[in-house]
Amino acid sequence: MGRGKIEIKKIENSTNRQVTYSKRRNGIFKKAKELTVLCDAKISLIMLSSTRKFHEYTSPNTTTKKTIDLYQSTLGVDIWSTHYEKMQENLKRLKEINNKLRREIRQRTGEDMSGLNLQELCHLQENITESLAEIRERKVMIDTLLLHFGVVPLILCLSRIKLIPF
Amino acid sequence: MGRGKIEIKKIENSTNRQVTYSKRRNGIFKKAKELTVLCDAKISLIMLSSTRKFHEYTSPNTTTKKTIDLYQSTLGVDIWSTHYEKMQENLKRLKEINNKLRREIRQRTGEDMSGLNLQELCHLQENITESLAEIRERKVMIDTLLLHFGVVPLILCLSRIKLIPF
DNA sequence: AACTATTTATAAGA
DNA sequence: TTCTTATAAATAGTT
Repeated sequence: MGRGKIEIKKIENSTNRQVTYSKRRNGIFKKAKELTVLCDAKISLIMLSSTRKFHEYTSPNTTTKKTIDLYQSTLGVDIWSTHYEKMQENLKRLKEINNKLRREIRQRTGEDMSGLNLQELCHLQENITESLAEIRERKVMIDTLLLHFGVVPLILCLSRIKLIPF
Repeated sequence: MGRGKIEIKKIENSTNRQVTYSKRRNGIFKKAKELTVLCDAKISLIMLSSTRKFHEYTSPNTTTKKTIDLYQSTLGVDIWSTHYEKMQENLKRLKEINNKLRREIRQRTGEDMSGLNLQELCHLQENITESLAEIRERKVMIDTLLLHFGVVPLILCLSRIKLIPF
């Protein structure tokens, strides 16, 4: 490569290292461009120097992202794996839960009882009757408290943590 | 480069193009490896041939993803942009909706009425009583249908689309 | 940044 | 494909 063969190992002199990096970086970019033209190839090349400076080359008519997406879909290699796919799974799961919750509310409000048979309707009725009883109890409790102590705000505040019946 | 200077333009002969691609690809990989060692650089290199074959080189102790993530965070260039951020927004929104729905259900079942004042409790009671009435109505309807026509499955099926009272 | 002696890459041929 | 080799290209050390 020049005046005397060199050994391939880290150049310890920082200045020499930066100069060599700059020269060889241009060399590789040139080769990459030539290969793109000569062989109709797509290349995505990102380089980070030891001084934390980035340089990149991407074939014309494409982007690094496009190249990598293509790479991923072609080889089936999951580069983004964890984050992206887990997010999609989470999204799907949340949507499903959401729909179930909405449906449950619709049933409880009586808006949509289609798909429920007689037995399920009976069960729903029982369930809601119980809820109603609990709400009545709660009302009585609050009424009583108001009447005797006038401390509802404090009690309600505490009951956010845990509801302890008197 | 060899026996006679060459022009940098697409090699039309497919065989020659593939041979040249293979040779030059190895050449660039070699240069990339040397630069990694000599200058302590990080390199991510992805190549796609005209025959749709992928080859990649990544510096030791890293991955293509790591390099690109670093690239992104260092330059502030948003390679993944839209998709990723929109997904995160969606995720957040769905979680919030989810929590609201869960809370509504907890209130309706009487599990958690903390934070509700007397007025709100009254409203909830009214609301649930109405629901109960609708459920009773529905039960009576199904009972009647069963008794007189025995056609509940069909009716239930239709009522999935729209519930038309008799 | 330029120069240049050498090494390295590689196009074409076998 | 792989090897050979003439020649072009890259580049290490120098200025």
